[in-house]
Amino acid sequence: MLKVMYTGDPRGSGRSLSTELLLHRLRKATVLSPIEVELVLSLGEQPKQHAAGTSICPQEDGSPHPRLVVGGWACRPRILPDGRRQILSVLIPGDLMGDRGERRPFALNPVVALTPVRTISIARMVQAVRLNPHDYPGIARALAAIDRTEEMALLDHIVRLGCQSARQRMSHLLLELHQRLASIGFVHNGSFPMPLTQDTLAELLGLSLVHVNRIVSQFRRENLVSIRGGVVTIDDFARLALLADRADPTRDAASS
Amino acid sequence: MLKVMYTGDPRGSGRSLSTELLLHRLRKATVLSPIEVELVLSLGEQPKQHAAGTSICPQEDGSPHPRLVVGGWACRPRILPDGRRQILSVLIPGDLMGDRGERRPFALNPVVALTPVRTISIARMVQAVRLNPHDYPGIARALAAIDRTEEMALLDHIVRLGCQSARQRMSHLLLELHQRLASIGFVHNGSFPMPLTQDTLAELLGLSLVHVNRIVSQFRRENLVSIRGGVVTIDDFARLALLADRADPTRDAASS
DNA sequence: CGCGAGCTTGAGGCGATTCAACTGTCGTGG
DNA sequence: CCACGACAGTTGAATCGCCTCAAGCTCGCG
Repeated sequence: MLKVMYTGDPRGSGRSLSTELLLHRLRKATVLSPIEVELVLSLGEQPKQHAAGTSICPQEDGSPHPRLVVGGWACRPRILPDGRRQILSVLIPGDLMGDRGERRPFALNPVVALTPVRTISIARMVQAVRLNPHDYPGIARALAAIDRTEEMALLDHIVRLGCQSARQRMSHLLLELHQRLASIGFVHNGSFPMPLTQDTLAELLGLSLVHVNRIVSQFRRENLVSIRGGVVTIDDFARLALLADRADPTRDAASS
Repeated sequence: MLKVMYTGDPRGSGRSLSTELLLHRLRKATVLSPIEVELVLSLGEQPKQHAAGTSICPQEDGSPHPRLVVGGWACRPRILPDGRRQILSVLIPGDLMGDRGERRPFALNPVVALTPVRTISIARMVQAVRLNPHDYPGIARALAAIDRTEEMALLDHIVRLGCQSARQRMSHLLLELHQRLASIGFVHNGSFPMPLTQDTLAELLGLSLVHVNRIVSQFRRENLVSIRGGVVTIDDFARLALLADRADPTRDAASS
């Protein structure tokens, strides 16, 4: 029986769930050779724990070592001089952070745990791939693909913030999370965990806490989506998708 | 293979202004060896003309060849199903577009000319650097640095759209443009060209045309910035910078 | 001359914000 | 056992930033 761990579960020995998760994520993009699989499994590191609210990617000086999130949620915040925060992206299990050789500012952006988070270092894997690219072409391709996926999410984020209404932003975000969580097996018939406070959602969507709350209650009242106790249940996927990228009639097909 | 005849070249033939601009841009980041300089100068291509409003990066199928903007302004638009546009970034002379080997979605995003634009292909240079990285380490580094700069601008854009007021967005953008244009020598005591319509500014900043107009007139009235006839003149740099990243009191230090 | 593209301005309305209070649920300690 | 504070969520009221609609203006250009 496959136990799904959301946040807790500090066990994981030998060929841990951590490396399985990494394998799974890499294989989304491409096929790995036996040598490559072996490299991944040899990582067998003990996950490191990070308390909620703490910084995971602190060493601003040198290039922070690349890490993989194996449990819990995190984000890349940007703090403005006046104290407000804009969250650039959220990280869920299977996501990467830190330098993978190109010193990209986004990858280097500080990462902060939103829940208790467990990570493992993938520095050894990245290093091996960098030194002998020819031995690990699959991993190299997979890492590049993950980079591309992250970048696409960034661009989507710009569109959300730039020209969507609050309802659209929320639905758009929920659909993105639905898809990302589905790809790591966290969605069970329309439900998935989302341990984000409404405050965090507000910082993510560029809205006020109060207004996020109103949107969420609206969605619940309309039997679109129910968010309750850190779990999202999508009640009407079709209508949500419709709302996410069409103009927002604010309430369509309901009246008339 | 087929070289176009140089018959139409009005003045500066041979080592054109185009390659000078590219050299200048690359040297911002690092030092180039004589061999590298030679490679850049050997590009000596005839710039290609693109009419305003046309797509510069059309071939969606294969990887579009990398090109350098040598004149005019362009942008990377994102069109929503309902017809609205969000502009992800603007390109000014010295900026790159198209695939530089990593197939990044941002670089691959379609580019549309906002004014008449001239570009040259840098495919040969990129190809050469890719095949013999060891011969051209400086160019490789410079290209990576340009990538990073672009990405930082993207992140800034998210912050602008996510949690800044209209006045802040405008001032933030103007300062970014000021800096970028200064680095290619287009700023002369506080003035620089900005051939963007207020409509385009609106799509860029996630605002309505009307409101952009009001902000612009406000700035003019307050002797902050004057935008007139495609030329921006920053009248009070300090106050503009203050406005750009502090909280917006809408009018501070004026009363009391 | 008339046309269109870009800019300007007014009026009215809605979406989102802010301020503020109140609820419910935890975990802690008296 | 209940009191307590901390925290997340909920709700109301008033306000404002920004949007939409709608004119009118000013150019440059065929």
